[in-house]
Amino acid sequence: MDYKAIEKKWQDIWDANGSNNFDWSSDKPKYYVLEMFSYPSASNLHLGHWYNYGPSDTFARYKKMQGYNVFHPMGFDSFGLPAENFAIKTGVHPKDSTEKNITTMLGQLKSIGAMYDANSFLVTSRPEYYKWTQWLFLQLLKKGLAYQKNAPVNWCTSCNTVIANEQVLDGSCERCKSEVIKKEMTQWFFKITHYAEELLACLDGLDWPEKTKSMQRNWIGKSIGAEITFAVVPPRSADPKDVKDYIKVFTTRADTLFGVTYVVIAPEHPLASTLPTAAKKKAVTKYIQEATKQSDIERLSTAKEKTGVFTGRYCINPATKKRIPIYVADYCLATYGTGAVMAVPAHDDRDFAFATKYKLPIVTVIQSADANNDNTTSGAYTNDGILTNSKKFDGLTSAEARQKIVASLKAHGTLKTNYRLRDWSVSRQRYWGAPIPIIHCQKCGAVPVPEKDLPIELPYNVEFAPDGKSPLAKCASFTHTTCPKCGGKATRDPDTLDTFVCSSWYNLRYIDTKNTKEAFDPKLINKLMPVDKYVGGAEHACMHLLYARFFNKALRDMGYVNCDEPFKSLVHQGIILGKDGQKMSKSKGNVVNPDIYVDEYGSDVFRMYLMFGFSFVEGGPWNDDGIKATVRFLERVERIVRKVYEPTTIKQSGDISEVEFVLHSTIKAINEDLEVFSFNTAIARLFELVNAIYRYDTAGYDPTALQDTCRTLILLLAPFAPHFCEELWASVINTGKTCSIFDHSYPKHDPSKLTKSTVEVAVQFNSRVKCKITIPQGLDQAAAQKTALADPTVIAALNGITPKKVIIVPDRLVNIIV
RNA sequence: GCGGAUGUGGCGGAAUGGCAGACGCGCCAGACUUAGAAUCUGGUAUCCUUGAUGUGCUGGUUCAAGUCCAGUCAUCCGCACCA
Repeated sequence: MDYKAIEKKWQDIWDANGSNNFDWSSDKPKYYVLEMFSYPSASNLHLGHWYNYGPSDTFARYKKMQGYNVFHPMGFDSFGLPAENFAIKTGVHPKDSTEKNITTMLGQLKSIGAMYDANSFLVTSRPEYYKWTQWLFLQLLKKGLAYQKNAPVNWCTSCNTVIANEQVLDGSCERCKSEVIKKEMTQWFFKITHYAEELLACLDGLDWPEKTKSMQRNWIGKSIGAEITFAVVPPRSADPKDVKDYIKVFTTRADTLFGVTYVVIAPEHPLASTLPTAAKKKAVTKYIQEATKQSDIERLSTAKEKTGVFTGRYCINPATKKRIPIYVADYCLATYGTGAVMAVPAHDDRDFAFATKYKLPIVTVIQSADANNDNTTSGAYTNDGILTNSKKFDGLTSAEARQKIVASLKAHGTLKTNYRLRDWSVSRQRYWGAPIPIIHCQKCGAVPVPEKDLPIELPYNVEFAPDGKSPLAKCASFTHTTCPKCGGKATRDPDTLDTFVCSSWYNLRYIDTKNTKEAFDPKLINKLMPVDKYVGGAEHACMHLLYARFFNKALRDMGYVNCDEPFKSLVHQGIILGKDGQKMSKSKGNVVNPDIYVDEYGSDVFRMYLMFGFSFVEGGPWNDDGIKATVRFLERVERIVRKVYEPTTIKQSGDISEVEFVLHSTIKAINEDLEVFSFNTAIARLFELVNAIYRYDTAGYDPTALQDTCRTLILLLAPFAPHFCEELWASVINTGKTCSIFDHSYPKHDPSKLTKSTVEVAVQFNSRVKCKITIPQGLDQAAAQKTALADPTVIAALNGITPKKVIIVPDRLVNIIV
């Protein structure tokens, strides 16, 4: 078969018939299959895309043949940093390079032969899409879910610009190697923390990989604890009446309060710069500056030596009433809790290390329930236990004490639930993104752009070479405008939205891409949502997948979406690595280009090999040794099908029950495997079926008896090799009819064909296999035991001894314990 | 560092706690062929080959462990401005 020719032929026919599109008039149940859309990068559609989209399409076609009205859209997530970096380097405008890449990639996408809905194509960087991204920003703002605050960004001191985390290498700029510092800027945030509890709670009901759910749980990081206030002692006076400053800390270990011997505030904490005494001011300021150069990951590392500086000031431990010193230390993060911690060196590893280094007191207040060990020298005892050195709380368990100690603090302590999840920063000081629809007016402040004025189009002529300002800020025609409220002179927000905002609602826009009046018609989206199967990389576990869930919940609360969760079921494909086992990258020179294989073998062979050669969720190093096996398999299928449908051999009658048994167990297994994306085992079952057909055929039996089997085989194979099967179907099996194979039902197994009269079971002696016996299938335990014990080999092995015990696993084994 | 995963023949990979290695690649043999290729059929974990050993390593639970538990080593992924 000329694969290339038939693939083109069927792709054109499917296009012309619109058979890939969702049928809005159908009353079949809907099924929404979604793959994470791709970024139109400068290189072509790569192996990773094929590995995601090929198998997902097999799944979508399988669902279609099962009788679902399948919605399977595709588009491009086309805003983002790479196009802008490419522009800075080459001068090619991001819009031009992006649109060019999209054209190339669209052609390549077509060559997969996937059944993408042609009506639902979208590109996030086109105004007809980002108009609605901006509209959504305004809706979140209206709902109180968007707000402005100061937040640190990476600032390259030489390029004079904001750079992404990705561009920071070992604390310096990847472009110019200069030092990168943190700089505070006013930015927009989405209040994802508003939904922290619900985002956590709803995970339980999702059909997602357990590891992904567990990563999101940890990312949200709920911890139940307490907020405790430490009063700062005024300088040179201990008179509590003069107390003006307070340090609030969050702790999950209020039971250790009597062991608090110092307090730490983060370098970014507002008090860090105001609190230090004159004598300490210089040292603290220097320390704060140093801290801004490190990443959170570096700072939190427990392997790294703890550092900090004394502020010269003290606060009062509300339990012991003792004066304790206040330190500034970078192991305390401003973004978590209150940006301040109470330190309990006896019962926390980091505090222990810090206290040992700075010779601070270590007071044991928790004892292990089963042993008396002195914690002050051996390291911190971090488990719960029994309280000691805690006055009236002595003898309580940690759990009891956490409640009672907080209660005793009255106004200075409250029980509190804290989340590690932070609000989502969406401002980017970049060009290639959706402009933030806000106008800044001196009189009226930040004013939302009226919805009728959307989209705020991204101007084409801008200077995006980095020089200290957002590219949009330098574009006068864009920046200068009038305030929608007061009509006075005003400026547009110079920032663009994080591209994750664009990808947080594309699953909704797909359903109604042509809508020019609204982002989507609620009636339509509620017909198709939620997504029934979402397929994409595990690297999105904590960000995209959480942001999209947040958007869905916010839109639900605004009355647009009915479902609580956007993605009912989720599957991650693995990563195909280079031959060397390393992640593919241009710099490593280990990139495998799928085009070469598609050119040589065609799309069906290539996507089948991707499904057969790897475990879908695992991926692994690329290796094309087995690709010829897939070619061979399809050729074997074609040969036998043609032979069976043009019988020339002499007809004999024969027992086809063995083939039937294999056929029906294959159907059963494939259906089960496809439901869980186990493509490699499903294809293995198809191999077995074809082997069984060949064995029957070569035994000289009647080929016409195999026609039904071959017909079923091609139906089973159709989602895996769609062009190939469509061609065989039309030209050999279903000749003279125009109905596509994908309009036929996927085979279902007949349970009556799966019963065999006898089964072979293993007979074990003390759990070791001794021999095998053949017994009737479904034989009850007593009879199975009797049969086994009557077997000559067993009698000989027993040699007159009576077994202590016999364990029977029906139809599998008999274990005789002697 | 924190969080998440992975570890099985020469190779890719299979195994609801129940006969480890399905299926395929590779390799070996046979058939067909003048010959080769292709095709078809069979074989293929290891070893001292009469039965013993085998799923990174050390223990544990169990009649029975790749699978469950504890620990350990190695590798990979994410960590909030890459998408």
